[in-house]
Amino acid sequence: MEEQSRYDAKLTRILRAAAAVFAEKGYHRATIRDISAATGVSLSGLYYYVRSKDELLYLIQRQCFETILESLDSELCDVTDPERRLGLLIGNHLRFFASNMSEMKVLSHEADALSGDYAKEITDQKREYSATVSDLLGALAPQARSVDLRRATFSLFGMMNWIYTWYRPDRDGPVNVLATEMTHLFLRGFAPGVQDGGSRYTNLR
Amino acid sequence: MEEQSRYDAKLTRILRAAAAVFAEKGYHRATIRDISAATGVSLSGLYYYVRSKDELLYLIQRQCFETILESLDSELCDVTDPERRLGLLIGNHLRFFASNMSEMKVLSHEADALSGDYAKEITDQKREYSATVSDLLGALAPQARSVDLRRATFSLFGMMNWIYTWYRPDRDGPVNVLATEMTHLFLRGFAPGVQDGGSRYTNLR
Amino acid sequence: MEEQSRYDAKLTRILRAAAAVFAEKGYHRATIRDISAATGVSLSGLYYYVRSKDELLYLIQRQCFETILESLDSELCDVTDPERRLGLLIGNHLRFFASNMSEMKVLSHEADALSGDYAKEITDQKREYSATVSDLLGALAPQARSVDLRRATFSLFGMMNWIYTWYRPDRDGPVNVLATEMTHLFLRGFAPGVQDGGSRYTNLR
Amino acid sequence: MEEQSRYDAKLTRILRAAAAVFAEKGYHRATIRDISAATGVSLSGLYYYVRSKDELLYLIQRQCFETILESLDSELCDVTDPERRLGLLIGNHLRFFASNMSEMKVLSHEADALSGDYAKEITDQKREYSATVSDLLGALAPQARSVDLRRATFSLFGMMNWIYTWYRPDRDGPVNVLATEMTHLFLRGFAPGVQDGGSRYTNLR
DNA sequence: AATGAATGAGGGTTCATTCAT
DNA sequence: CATGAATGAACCCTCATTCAT
Repeated sequence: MEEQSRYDAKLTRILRAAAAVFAEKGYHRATIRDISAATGVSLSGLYYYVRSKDELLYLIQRQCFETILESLDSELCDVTDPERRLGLLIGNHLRFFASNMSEMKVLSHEADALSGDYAKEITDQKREYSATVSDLLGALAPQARSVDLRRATFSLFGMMNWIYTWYRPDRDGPVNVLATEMTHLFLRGFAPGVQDGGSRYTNLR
Repeated sequence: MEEQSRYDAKLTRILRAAAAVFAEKGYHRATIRDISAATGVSLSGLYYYVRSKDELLYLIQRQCFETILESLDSELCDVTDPERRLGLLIGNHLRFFASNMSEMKVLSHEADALSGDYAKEITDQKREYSATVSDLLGALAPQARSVDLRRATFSLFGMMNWIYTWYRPDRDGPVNVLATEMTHLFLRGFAPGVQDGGSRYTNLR
Repeated sequence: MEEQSRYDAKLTRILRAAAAVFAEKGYHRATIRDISAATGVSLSGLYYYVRSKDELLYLIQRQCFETILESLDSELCDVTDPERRLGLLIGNHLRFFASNMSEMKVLSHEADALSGDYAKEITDQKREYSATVSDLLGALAPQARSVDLRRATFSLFGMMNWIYTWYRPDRDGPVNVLATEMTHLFLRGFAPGVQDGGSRYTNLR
Repeated sequence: MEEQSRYDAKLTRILRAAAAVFAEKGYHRATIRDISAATGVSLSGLYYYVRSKDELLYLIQRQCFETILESLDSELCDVTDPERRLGLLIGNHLRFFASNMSEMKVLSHEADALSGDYAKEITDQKREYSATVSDLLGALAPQARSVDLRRATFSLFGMMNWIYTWYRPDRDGPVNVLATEMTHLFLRGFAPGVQDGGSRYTNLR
């Protein structure tokens, strides 16, 4: 047991470091040597924990999704109001994003880097997550066609995922404010909301 | 004259093919040999037109920006209403995106792949474009603080740029519809707009 | 300890083989593949021992100088007579040359092939060695101006270094004879020395 | 005739420029493009005057030898005193060297770069020149064995040819002084000559 | 459980040379 | 005569991965 948990702890550390390296240089430009240097584990030593560079990426992405979907479940489970549910989802997404910038950048940016079974598994999780969002939006606009929902879903994901390219807490304010604002933007639109909506939605989270 | 235009034509063809290759495999996984195969030009022959793989990427990105900014200017020049201006901008962006998917994917996805002077020049153009959008949003919401504008600007860009990950005209409908919808989503928000906004904005373009 | 010495031994073997290849084909025409073939180490394996082709050349040249300067020190340390000191220097130089023909050809011939910091370091060592010779000549001719010493120093180096272009022990006799003769030539001149000088200087070494 | 002479003039110009480029960068590192840039002739244009890079080197080296051997003949033809003949030879060699530094550096340094028939022809000329020197030394020391002459000959060549590595007229004085000094060094040796010999030999040339 | 040593398979780039015009 | 355009053959170097220890 001890053994196992020590192994897991080290693997976790490796994944963290790898995510940081991938985030900084991009998956393909990052080398296993970079990760070796970042972790302090020898080049060949890494292969005791991980089968390949591919798997490293896969594990990072999988863990991201697991965590995000888990915490989402626990947030949504006892809320029924669609608008509040959406607010919680956006908050959950952005908060996780902000506290795991490296991992999320990797998840957003390196979607195509995976191949084979790894890719399929991650794609499936992604689809599941999308479906959750789409259903949620469906509840908000029961009359919307599935094409409309699809477009809206991915518009929302675009808004949220794109933050890895620009968001920096020190300059752009805390995540919660961002989440509140994005929620409002998505539900009520840009201009008018700035005036009155701001207060209406601060209690979303 | 003939000479020059033939040279330019071939360079254009090379850039097009290269963009396709970069879009499919990603900049780093794509090899100059791939581009050689895609263009029918020999490996070394490419270097008659381009100094390096880096420059290839730079030229693709620069041309994207030039075209997009130019056509934007000609669309906005005689329109003053802020809402209509925004609609035109979104339409311009998405239409160019949809008809140059490869190039725009490269532009959106490979922002960090450039280095040195190339990177700086593209970054500058990107900043200019962002400023245009930010100003436009400022006209829509005169009381908004610059942080708010910044967040809104990049939220909008997120919505628009993310489409390279999901949008396919055959499945998701024509760009103009997408543009109309996104404009509405951004200005009035999701749910309500589905009911009435659709018609109100179809004449934006 | 074992590890380190085995590593060093292999590096030494590589440097030896590389020197032979560089000597035969010249630095620029020699390829890393040639060296790989000559050593039996795989192409990429070489890069475990050496950072670049440049460094290979640098290491060869540096080791040459280190050895030659060290053995010179130990030869000259307890000799004060200027003529004998010169004889010992010439003997040391030529003997090392003859038993490390490849390395010395590389050192003599590929002076300009190095660049950057590598070049500077080797140039410095070269300057140090020249200064030693110049000082020694200064002791022989106290009234000589520095220009004279400079010309004489490089004339002597010319005589000595040029041998990589023609000297072959089997045809041109043992190095010691060559050294004795060059010493005499340099100190007493050509023609007269042939008659009597030969015997006078054979005991120099 | 006009045609021919214009052709020759241009070829000469090309050889001059090429020699400069080869001297600066070394034969192998110099590119035909460098020569194209240095001459102002287009890359393919050069091939109208020259069959290959090899031939370029060959022509440079051949012309060097022709000139040097010709002028040597005209200097030696009516002098019989062996010492004076040697002085004239050294003067001729060094003077030509100093006024054609690039060409002579190429001749001295790139001896091995030639291959096939080109190499053979140059080698032959080199042998002829060596034989001249050797004969001349033989006349100075009739009792010397051929091994002795060989060693002395190449020692002299070493002194003379090596100057491409160090000699700069502004710092090291005019060639004629250098020639006088080298002649004296070779005939009488270093130290004593500095005192009295200097004057005795200044009239050698 | 961990690593030093080694390698095969490319990857970007260069360069002498050619050929149609 | 001269050149713009094009190419095949290398070349140096990198990197994910393995394996003996």
